[in-house]
Amino acid sequence: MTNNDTPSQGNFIKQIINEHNRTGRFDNRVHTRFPPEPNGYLHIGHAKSICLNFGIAEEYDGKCNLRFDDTNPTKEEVEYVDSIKEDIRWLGFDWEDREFYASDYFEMLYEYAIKLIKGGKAYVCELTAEQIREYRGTLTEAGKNSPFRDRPVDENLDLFERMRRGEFPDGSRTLRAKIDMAAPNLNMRDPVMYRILHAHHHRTGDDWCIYPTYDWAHGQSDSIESITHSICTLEFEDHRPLYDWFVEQLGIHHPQQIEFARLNITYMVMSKRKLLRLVQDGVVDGWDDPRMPTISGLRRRGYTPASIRDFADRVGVAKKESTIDMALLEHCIREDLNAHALRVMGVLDPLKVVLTNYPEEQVEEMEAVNNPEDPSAGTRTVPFSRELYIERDDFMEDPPRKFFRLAPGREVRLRYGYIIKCEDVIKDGDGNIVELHCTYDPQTKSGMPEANRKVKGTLHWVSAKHALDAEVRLYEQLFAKEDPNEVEEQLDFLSNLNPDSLSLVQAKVEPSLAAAEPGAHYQFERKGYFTVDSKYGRPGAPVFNRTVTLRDTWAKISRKQ
RNA sequence: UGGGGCGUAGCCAAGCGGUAAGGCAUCGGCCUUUGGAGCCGACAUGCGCAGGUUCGAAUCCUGCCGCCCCAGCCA
Repeated sequence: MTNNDTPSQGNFIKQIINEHNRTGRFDNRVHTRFPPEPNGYLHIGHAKSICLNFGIAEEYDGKCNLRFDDTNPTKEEVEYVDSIKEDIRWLGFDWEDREFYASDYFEMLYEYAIKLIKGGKAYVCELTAEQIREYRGTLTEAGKNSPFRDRPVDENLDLFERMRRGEFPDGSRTLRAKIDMAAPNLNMRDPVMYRILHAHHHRTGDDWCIYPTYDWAHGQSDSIESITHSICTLEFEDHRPLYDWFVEQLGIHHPQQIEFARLNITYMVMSKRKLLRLVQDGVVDGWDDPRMPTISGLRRRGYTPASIRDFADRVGVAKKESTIDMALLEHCIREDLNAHALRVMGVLDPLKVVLTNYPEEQVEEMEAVNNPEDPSAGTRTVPFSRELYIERDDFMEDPPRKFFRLAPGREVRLRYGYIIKCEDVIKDGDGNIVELHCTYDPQTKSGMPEANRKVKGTLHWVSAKHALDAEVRLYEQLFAKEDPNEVEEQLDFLSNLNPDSLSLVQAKVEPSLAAAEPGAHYQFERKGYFTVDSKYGRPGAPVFNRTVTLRDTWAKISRKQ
């Protein structure tokens, strides 16, 4: 995804791989994997991991597997595996025929477990969950051995087999690795390998009633797939000794686990538990709500795969816990859309303008450039007539300094149209401005010599009788606080929701937009980038989602004033 | 009071003993029929702190300090 540079420099993971290649540890092979648990939708943090794993494989001419980590049937669903596949593909990555499931290996894992039991390295424990916790000790005190720890091999074999057969109720027994109850690393204090769960699994159905834990399944799955570099997040650092212990005891292929810092972004929550909560509580309109940091939400919002990949490249890979400024993500999408989105005119908060000296029935087709960044995008035509709409905040009766837009007696240019002058402000009984009466200068039509006259500002507009009504959804960040997890006593992260994260407006947009297709990206000139929503709206009546505003230096100036 | 990690600008991040890359943000200026885009410039005598080694230290050593993770039969 990145470039063809020699992968000699770069982040610390590449440095580790380079060292392996130098010493020949994996015969110069690089094989990674992306291992999602199908218990929720993918979010942008996963995108970072996807770009990393698939990106590294590509860069080193290796492969990257997709493997669902489906060891907990109580939380996993096919809906999630489907969405995960769709999102990875959409991001632009391809796992070819390497779509695997940890559940594919249940039988092999079972055999491995028997091998450990026979070697005296695992035992069936009858302690309850609560007792196991008590026996584990604390951070500063050693644990104590389970009374079942020294059970004879034959008895363990028998009990384990009966666990599989379903003779015991949930939670009554576990298979545990026999390591060291006094280990300073709690993960090494006889970790549970299997628990009894009489639950229906989305792939294996009712074949199993014992399920492997993450620690037992993950490393062995990596090994079975001949993974070389098993990249995961920081919280698994403490698990690496256990990961290593299992493959060493088994004497099987030993991948290298490498941990990096997960992605955090200001004003966003990134935990699946919290995202699930937003969905379940109806705070948002599903996993793909355009305010969600999910891949599907970003897609609906108007983010492009290229912009997300670019973002993943720019945030870097390191072990320092960090929180990326949301502005970087916005920068990435603006940069992509600036180059590719077609320009169009749409008025979000319409104010009527009547050109009193413009012929009553006349309509002119004005030629407009589709994308000044890309001449090949061509031009289109936009109807112009006597009655127009302009943006309400493009007019001020009593303008402050540096306001370059329309005001009584002032001139302004209508993009691709004429220079107009404000002659009269029409108000209703309550003093609200309802209409502007302006005159146009016929010598200043776009393209004419007189049109080059200097005027302070250029406004976008739409012809009143030709305009298409369209619903536009204006989004802001879902949370009002930079760190949504920073909450007052007794409250949770939902107390930090931004009440203005969504506002609906009825806009007037240029008629060409009647043909806009779901997912299409546009720049509404001077306002921002908008994408046709894929869930709401109908053919001929599109609904637009605001992806991101344009950079707004006027907003900055007026804020300071 | 155990173990594992991490501290370079407002936010990320290079740097790997030879005198602090780059990006985002911010601030100036130029340009502009989008207050967009683009272009030019500014932005760490300083690398958590204190000592030490060295001709030379963000890089090596020692000691502190701060932050994160671990006591699920979640992943």
